Amino acid sequence: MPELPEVETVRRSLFPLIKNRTIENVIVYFPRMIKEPDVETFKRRVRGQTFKAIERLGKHLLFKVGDLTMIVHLRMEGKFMIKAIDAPKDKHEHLRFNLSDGQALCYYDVRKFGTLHLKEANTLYTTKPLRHVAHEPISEAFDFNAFAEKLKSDRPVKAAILDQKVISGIGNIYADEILFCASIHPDTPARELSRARIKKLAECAKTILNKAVESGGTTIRTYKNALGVDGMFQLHLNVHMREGEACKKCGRTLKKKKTAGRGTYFCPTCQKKGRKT
DNA sequence: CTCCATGTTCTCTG
DNA sequence: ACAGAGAACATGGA
Repeated sequence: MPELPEVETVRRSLFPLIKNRTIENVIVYFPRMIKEPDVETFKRRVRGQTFKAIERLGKHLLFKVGDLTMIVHLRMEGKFMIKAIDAPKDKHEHLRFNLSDGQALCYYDVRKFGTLHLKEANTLYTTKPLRHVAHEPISEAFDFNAFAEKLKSDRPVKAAILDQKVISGIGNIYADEILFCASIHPDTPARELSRARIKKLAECAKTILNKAVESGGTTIRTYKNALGVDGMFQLHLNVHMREGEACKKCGRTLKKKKTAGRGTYFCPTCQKKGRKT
């Protein structure tokens, strides 16, 4: 379940392996992954281009190829790997870029939920999927007042911070960790949060995402980063996947419930509803 | 066999 | 029209 820290780890580890390589050929095994433009146009435009950079916005990877940008979203289980150009197709391999150095950049996705959009510079940020993506809590551009304004909603605060239009980069794991850090019950209606608690929420989001990036992300279940490298932030998880275990702050038993349609881990003592601190 | 998990977008409801 | 809830997507594992 790659969230901002995992996607950032992919970005950092992958770029040195493809930097300045030219795409000699593109093989699409699962055409539905290419959302824009049609597959033939996509192949024609990308062939012959060179990887100039990988950027990231929230959970989106932005591959700069020539003057074009490939926006890739890994959704739940998307991964990239490098292998020899003549290696046979693996199970769950959906896309392959044959590179000028004899290696191939391959995309894998068991769930097939990942997406790719190819954009020109003039529409990159003004069209889907990046059009409405909010700033990240760790970005210089993060605007606290805009964030507070978007929390004026009746939704549970957990639903609000999972919404990429409100704040970007946070998924189910870090949402739980951030709310625990801020001592906020996940079901608290977003508009009931005081300005001080919103401040705390934004600070916790920044601290936790930065720390997770430093740790190379979180490795749980089957998720592994590019090259199969494991992140280590799971060692710092305070609530996520710890149902029935002791709270590291108060020692009481952590609970699991469903909020915003998502499995939600929290401490009923440290994260009381209506708490004012 | 059934149910669950997961991020995002689409569709339905009030 | 709006916000919010729920379904859909795909597939492996419990």
